[in-house]
Amino acid sequence: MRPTVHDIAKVAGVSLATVDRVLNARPGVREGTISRVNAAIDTLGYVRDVAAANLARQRDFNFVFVLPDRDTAFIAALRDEIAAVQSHARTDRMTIRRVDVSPHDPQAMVAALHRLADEGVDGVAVMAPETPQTRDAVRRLRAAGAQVVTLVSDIQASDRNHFVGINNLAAGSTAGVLVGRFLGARPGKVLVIAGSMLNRDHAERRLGFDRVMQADFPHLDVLPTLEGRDDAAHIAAVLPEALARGDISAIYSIGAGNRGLVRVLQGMDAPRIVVVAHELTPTSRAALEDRIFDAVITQDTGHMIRSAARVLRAYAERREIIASQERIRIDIFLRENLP
Amino acid sequence: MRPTVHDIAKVAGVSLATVDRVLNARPGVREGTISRVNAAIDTLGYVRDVAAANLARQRDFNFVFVLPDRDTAFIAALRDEIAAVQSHARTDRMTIRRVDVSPHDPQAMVAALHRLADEGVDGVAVMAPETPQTRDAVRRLRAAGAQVVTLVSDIQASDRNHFVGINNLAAGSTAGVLVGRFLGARPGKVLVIAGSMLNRDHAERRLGFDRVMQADFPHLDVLPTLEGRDDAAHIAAVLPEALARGDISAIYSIGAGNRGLVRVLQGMDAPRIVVVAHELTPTSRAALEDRIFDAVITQDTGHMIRSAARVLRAYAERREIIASQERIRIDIFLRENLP
DNA sequence: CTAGACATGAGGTACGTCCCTCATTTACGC
DNA sequence: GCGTAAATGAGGGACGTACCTCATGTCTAG
Repeated sequence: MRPTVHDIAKVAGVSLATVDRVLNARPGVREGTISRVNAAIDTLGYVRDVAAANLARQRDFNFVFVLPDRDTAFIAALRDEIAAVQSHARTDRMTIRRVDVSPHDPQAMVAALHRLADEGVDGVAVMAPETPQTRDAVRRLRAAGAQVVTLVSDIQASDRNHFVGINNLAAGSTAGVLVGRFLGARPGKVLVIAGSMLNRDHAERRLGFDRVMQADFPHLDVLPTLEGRDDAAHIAAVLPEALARGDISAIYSIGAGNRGLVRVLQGMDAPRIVVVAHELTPTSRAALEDRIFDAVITQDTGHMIRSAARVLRAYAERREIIASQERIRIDIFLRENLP
Repeated sequence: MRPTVHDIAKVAGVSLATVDRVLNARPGVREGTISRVNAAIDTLGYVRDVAAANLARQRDFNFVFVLPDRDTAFIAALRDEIAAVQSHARTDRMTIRRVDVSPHDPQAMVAALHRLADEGVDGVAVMAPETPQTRDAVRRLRAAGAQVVTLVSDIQASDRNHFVGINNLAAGSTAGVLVGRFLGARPGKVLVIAGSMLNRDHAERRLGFDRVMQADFPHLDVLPTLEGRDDAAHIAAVLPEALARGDISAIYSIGAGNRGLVRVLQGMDAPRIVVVAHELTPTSRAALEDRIFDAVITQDTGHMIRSAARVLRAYAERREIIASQERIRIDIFLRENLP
């Protein structure tokens, strides 16, 4: 049988009230008594029953996901996963909301975070660009007592408790190795398509990619970034021209808008181009299956959302987090190991 | 505020006792009343507070992991992860035990499972070969009211609730594609090392590997399996001879004993051999970093153990499981995306 | 020596659910 | 219409913890 607070009281020779004061760090207990209680806790191997504790204190955690109001498949996947977590959260005394913020209006994000701080939520998972303003907004959230987790792209030097996402430099390097090794010895040009180099994630991926290409595959000629604006239509419009300049043997698609890329490649009967893209979506999945894409590098959206919720909860309950469980992997998917 | 059983009673116009009977599927309630209560549950959006429920019924789940008593790095990793889950389980009203069973004694496994069935545990996660005896033992566990999850290798046509592991056929195919594409156009011989072809996992991986090689890389010559007995020393002893026969351009290591493989490859200054192996362990990790291995295909041991515990718990509590969360991925690790 | 601050004890109620008992009502077959 | 069984109500104690009040004991400064 698990030891309870009553057992602690008995062993320590104090009353229940005192045990409670020690356990919940309330004032009014002498040093010596505190250590006597702690000793009893240790000998008994007492572990607080969190379920009972939450029940007693009527806690209902209030967490909010703040996402850019964009229309990419990746964001859509995140939304779906949030919806999934929402339904299961209720079982667990948590309420999860989602707030969509225009990505084009820098003020909107900050305003949304300020509002949440004033509202007094228990925790916020935020996917936002790293600017001095967002940094401050995160600090304010933390000061208001909220736990904060940054999602997908980190906001450094803010007070955020945790970052849920991958190392994009490493992701870019991984893409580089795949492109290089899949191409083999034959020289050729490599086209890189990104959303925008102002986007930190994209810039980091590009950097990691370039490093590997220079170091390990110097015979390949990596072209300057083609800005695709994360937009399928735009990519479909500008890509043919870029390809027409000739001798493209591989494409690295850093950002969103893969639907445009697939459309163009499907319409070609040119020699096979090695394609490595990011994010596993219905489009990229189908492209892998059709052998239009050779590899997709992705971060498990379900894992990320669940991890964010778990971490927020753990911080709110002052519980330890399991590092290995919360580490988001850089997943590589080929046609053969699709989940 | 979350609706409670009292609210249901009020809305349905019945007493608390009746609500309770309906909620817990106890007899003594008319059909019509049941549907009235269920209607109230729906309108209110009631969700049972599992924490309170577990508290009230004083449940302490008793789960057991049954593993082969072997000394590979993979098994060691599983043990470590079980230990990690054990410590966190106490917080959550679960007690987790581990039972190690000799892999050489087929009777021992069955006897252990029978013992657990008699003991009346709440759930068992078992990693065992698929034999008629183990199949029956699993059935008996289920009949005794235990939830059963098969781990790493499935036991089909038993009554197991769930399988935690990967599709080894797909894993083998993935290895095949990596070997084939990393080699590029140059022809050569591919050496395959497995523990034993009697091992179902290994046989399946080999099958998946062969299929891809035949279909997509016919210019490569895949040699018959070198049986390495999952033993580093044995591999180190027999491998040099196999390599001496010449022209080996790639090695696919299906099973354990990679330490032996690494030792032999380190001692060579022959031309680079492409190596794809299974399971991310300290050895294979170091080999990736040293560029001795080119890719490692692995299943996340931490994820598997946590998933097994979660699934057992979910079945024991008659809760839904989140399929996407419990799906074990076939992870590909290169030097660049190591976690 | 005493007021006041501090430390502790004793006891209670609450959280949401489970599960028990006992009384009462309703339905149904004869 | 009566007996019986099934359906339902009313009520309460328990689980382990949180948190409250009030009483009492102990120490210390002045």
